[in-house]
Amino acid sequence: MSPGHIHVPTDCRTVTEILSRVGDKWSVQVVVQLGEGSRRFNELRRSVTGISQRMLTLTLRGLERDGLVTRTVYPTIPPRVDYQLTGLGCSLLKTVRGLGEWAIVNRDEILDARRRFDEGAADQEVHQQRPDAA
Amino acid sequence: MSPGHIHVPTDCRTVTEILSRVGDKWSVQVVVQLGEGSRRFNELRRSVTGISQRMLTLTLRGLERDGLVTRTVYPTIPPRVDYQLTGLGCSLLKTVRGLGEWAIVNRDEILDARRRFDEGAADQEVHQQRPDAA
DNA sequence: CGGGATCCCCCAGGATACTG
DNA sequence: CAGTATCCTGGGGGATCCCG
Repeated sequence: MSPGHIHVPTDCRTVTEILSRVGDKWSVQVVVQLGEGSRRFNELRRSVTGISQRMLTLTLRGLERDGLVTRTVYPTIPPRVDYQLTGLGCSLLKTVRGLGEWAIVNRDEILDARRRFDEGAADQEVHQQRPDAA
Repeated sequence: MSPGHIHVPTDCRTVTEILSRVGDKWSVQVVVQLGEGSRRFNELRRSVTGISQRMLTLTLRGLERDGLVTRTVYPTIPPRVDYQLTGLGCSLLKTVRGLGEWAIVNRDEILDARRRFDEGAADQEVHQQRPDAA
């Protein structure tokens, strides 16, 4: 490891890539679910509200590809497939939790800022709309 | 604040929303740049490689809306607009840095896992392709 | 049950041109 | 310089059907 800052552009691209995985619509939610323990496909489907089976498959494949979850197939009838976080996956979960806590803590402040901003934007529109019912 | 776990579904949606902001293609990069100090529009445009002026505008508006950056207009000619992180923005930056460090630390492990996974997938394809030149 | 294959829609986001 | 407005395309992602 080189000391000091880590400003190499190569790392930046990698970091951005990882971040996009975190920001993707489903990955984090799946990881959180798996944080509670090993889960089957349809168990995940039910607990991650709103996900389609297609996206669940793709999400799991992506996580498996990056070594964040393992996929275990039991060749029974009916088939059974278990997904489980790897050590890497667990460590990611821990890190992401930091972000989650930040979000919860600052939730209200963000919502307030948002409301103020939107009210200001509404004021601007008065000059464009007919200020009838004002 | 209720003690213990914070598993309320309402919070989940908020957290997901924040996460998507973090995972979005440009927000984090802009925030990182602003972490070095106040910047003008075109300064940002140059330092955030690949961003279009349209997306920079949209990204900055979003960040401003959430109270993460401030926008200061100097009505000079030519106009000058400075963007700067708020306290909220700084705290987000700090939290995101945790994720960035995770990404750097685990970069190689992920890349390795990815390579192994892709090789395995390539093996499967042999059964579907004509093993001619094999 | 746990997916793969297909179709299709929507919109994030790039390119370009214009304005104050 | 710092945007706004418009057009246009790629692919993210839902719905549906099928298969071992």
